[in-house]
Amino acid sequence: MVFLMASDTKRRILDAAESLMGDKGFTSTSMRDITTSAKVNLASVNYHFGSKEALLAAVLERRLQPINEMRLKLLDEIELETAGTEPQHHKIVRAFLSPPFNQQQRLDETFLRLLGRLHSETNDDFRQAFMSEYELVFQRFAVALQRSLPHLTNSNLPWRMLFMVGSMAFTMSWGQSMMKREETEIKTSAGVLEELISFTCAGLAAPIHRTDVSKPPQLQETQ
Amino acid sequence: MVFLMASDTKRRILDAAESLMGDKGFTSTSMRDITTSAKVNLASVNYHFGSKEALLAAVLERRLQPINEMRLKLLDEIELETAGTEPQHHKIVRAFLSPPFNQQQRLDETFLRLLGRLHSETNDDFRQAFMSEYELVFQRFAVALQRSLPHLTNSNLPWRMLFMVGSMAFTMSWGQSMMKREETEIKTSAGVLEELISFTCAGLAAPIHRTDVSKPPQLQETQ
DNA sequence: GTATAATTAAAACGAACGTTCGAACAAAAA
DNA sequence: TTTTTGTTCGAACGTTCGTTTTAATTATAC
Repeated sequence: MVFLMASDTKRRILDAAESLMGDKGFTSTSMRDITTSAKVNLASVNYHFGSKEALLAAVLERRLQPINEMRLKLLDEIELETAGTEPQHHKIVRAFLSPPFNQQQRLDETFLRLLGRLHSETNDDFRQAFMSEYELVFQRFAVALQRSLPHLTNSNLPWRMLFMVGSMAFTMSWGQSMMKREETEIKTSAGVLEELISFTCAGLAAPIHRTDVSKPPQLQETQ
Repeated sequence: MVFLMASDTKRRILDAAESLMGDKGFTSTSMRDITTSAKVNLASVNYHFGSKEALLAAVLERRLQPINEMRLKLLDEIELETAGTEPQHHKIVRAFLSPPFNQQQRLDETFLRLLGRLHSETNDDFRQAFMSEYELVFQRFAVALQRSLPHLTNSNLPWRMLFMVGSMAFTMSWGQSMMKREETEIKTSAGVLEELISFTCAGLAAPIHRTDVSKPPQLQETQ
């Protein structure tokens, strides 16, 4: 007699959805794709999750919550260690960037792709909901970074953090393809993470742009 | 008697498709959305372009070709000016990043969003086709950057360029939303571009990561 | 055992999708 | 004018979509 866990179905659906949506995107992945791949009935998705969008939310939450928890936990540790003094910004950057790359599961690669996609595929409603969960993490890291890099102002820090997230998200969705190229030497997630941290740290710490440049950058003649 | 240009329809379709796909993404934008918005007949898209995918290609080409031409033209100028010596890398970075932000049309905002989306929404087939047009530009800038930043090796330069494109693409698709926030101070494309250039220059020029760190960055306990 | 709830199964729903077709229409060529 | 050529139009094609419904099956409680 086999033990059939109550709602092993649920996990199978989540796994299949994560993988397929990572490959083809949310809208291009049909419920039938998912249920066929998960070897479950078509109707069970709506039974267990309610709708396709709710399924996406569940897929994201399953992975995103531990990632964001880890981010905050690492930030807490840093702020405890360096109590009184300003923490070095590369520690903060590492605390933000490493959790998505440090899941131990094999599935992660597919989730990284999905996460990368998600940052730019969803519609505005979903984007809003997605951001609200992100906002808390984003806010805490903004404060920490500002203290660590005092020359940054409110005017440029949000943009630089956007650039950081952009590099990260892009790496998630393209990293796999990059690593498959012959010319690419760095081929491990850990190696790429180190490169990403170096790049981001330097970018964040860049001297602020002087607005009074003698020769304002202007380009005409766009065909 | 009104003058009705031959195939003003074509331009209307391109404009509508660019705008709608920028808002909702490629797959979420239907032919009926496009033709309704463009006030043309449904069948005219297939008549003029052949298919929905071919329409996307046309939308991209109309904008991307002048952008990439401009990039190469600016790079040519830099290499002429600094013949013999190595060009400063910030000039190269500016040559790469500024063209998408410097179109004079009002429509550009929507195209920036589409371009940002495109970098991570399409399926692998289209991604391949999209990249092949990009490859030439990418290659020339890689060579120029390598000469300008000799401490970068073949192992990390491709990754850092990926990070650069990531920041750029992300800025394109999220920049609009960012600028609408009250807290955001920099609210012009030109201003954001300057921030992006500063960030990217510093990131590219970052010291290379030493592989023999005494305390390897490792994180257990995921969740 | 039977009763009750939770889950899976099969089939169908209406709506929306990209695409195709032939007639209608316009403008230019003959 | 008639013919030809390029374009637009309305309508329909066959598929696929997310979701719902109803019945069968399984697990749990009484």
